[in-house]
Amino acid sequence: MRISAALPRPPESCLECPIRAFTAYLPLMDRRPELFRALEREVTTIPARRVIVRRGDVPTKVFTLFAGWAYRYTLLSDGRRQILSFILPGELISLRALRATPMTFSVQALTEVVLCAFDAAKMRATLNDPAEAEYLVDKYMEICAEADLRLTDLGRRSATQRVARLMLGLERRLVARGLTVGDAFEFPLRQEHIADALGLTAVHVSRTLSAMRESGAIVLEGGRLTIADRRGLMEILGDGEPLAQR
Amino acid sequence: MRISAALPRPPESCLECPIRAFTAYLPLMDRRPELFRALEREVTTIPARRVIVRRGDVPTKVFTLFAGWAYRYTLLSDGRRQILSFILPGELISLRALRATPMTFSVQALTEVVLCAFDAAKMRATLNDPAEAEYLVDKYMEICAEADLRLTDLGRRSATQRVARLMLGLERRLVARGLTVGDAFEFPLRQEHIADALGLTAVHVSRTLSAMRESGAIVLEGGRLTIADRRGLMEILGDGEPLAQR
DNA sequence: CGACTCCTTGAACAGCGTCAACCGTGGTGG
DNA sequence: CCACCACGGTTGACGCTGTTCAAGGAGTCG
Repeated sequence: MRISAALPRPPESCLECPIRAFTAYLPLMDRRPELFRALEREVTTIPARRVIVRRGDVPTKVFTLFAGWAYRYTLLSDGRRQILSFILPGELISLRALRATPMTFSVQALTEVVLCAFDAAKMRATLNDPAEAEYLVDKYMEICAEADLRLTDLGRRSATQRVARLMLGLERRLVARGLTVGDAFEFPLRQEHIADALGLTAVHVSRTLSAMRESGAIVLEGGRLTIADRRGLMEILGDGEPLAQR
Repeated sequence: MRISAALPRPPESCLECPIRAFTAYLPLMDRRPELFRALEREVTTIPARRVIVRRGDVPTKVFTLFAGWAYRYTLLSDGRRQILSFILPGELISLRALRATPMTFSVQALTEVVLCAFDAAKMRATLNDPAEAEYLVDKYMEICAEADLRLTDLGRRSATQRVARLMLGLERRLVARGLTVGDAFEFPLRQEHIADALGLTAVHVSRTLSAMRESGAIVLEGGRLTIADRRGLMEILGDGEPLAQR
């Protein structure tokens, strides 16, 4: 049985937003809060599975994910899917939306989701600030570094290692957001999502998860994941490599 | 027999550099050329196989590759390697060097290589310009988009598709630089490099290349690659997906 | 109740990896 | 000049990891 908790709503003002620290706007909010008092914002709730932005679109809105999970993906012509990354609260649905160029990927809601939508043109104007630009470069450096880690996962690691690293990477990001309870957290991914993110099939993910449960490394039930044997999981990784965070 | 042509040298002034358009400095060079007249630059030649920057280093130099090929990579604790991308003339050895933070990957010379080295601190100061920052964000968007493509390759495509896409992607970048002759170009990758970039083994790359030669799709000999049957290669890809460029 | 989603399990199979032997080329040193 | 070696590539035999296809079960929703 899966309990879908009611999603929280953002406060009136962005300046008091609990997830400020994870957004792309942080430095500007600190230095020029007046920009954010004036900024028009539209809060929308979107059901699970809905496509939020589509590849090829030229975005007119900049979305920041306030609550829930989403993911970036591309489709191949034969219908197969590659999930590029999971998006957690505080993150922009796409930094790319800050440019008026076509999206190179699509984004879909994984759970029900609360979005803050800003007008793209106005946001571009607002963020037109030297310190902010530098911050964006930093953000992108992080994103690229994460992409490198994921590339290494897909290129050089076994199914079990990939799954373990995905879980620990997500846990770390959730910890930073205060979204874990002890060693447990909400884990809304279907096995198909895990498979499409890690370059596997859902069937094989099922087998892999069974083995990980069997070994006592994890408990995964009711949409909730518990890291039961952290040391054991770390050993699976077999490598001091940093974890993907995105 | 492999003929190693003598590498070209950059002109006295960056402003006349034939590869300007591929660098990260383009907008600033156009708007404030005086900055580049004053900029100290050190031109160095580095032999094949030498490591140029090492993961964990905090870079004190910013390198732009003037001639030759290099690649970004990481090593796993068991010694296996993942090549993250190939670097072609005009590209920064690492945009990351623009921040005084530790490198998250290493870079090695694939061929003999000519580098232009700038003092990192000075370059950071020079590039401290709003339009330039915006350009850097654009550059990073491209890099991330390429990473997404490669991720999709490793996650969802067969060995043959990966190899074909790597070749066509490299060809496209070389065409832009005027480094192709008809359908042919210098191709200094060993099979091991291809394997480490694509998440395969060298043995399997050997078999894959044999099959591609057999089918008449490519001619690969003496460090030179010819796209013999472009249509055939495109069909192998089986997909209208854009090509990785980096 | 039926329809749907998600997961599990089995059996057969394929793609790619591993191990190992061998070959051609070019470079080096005696 | 030749012996030797290092390097990159090729090929075969074999097997593991992960895929494919298919059937069935458990939970949920209308």
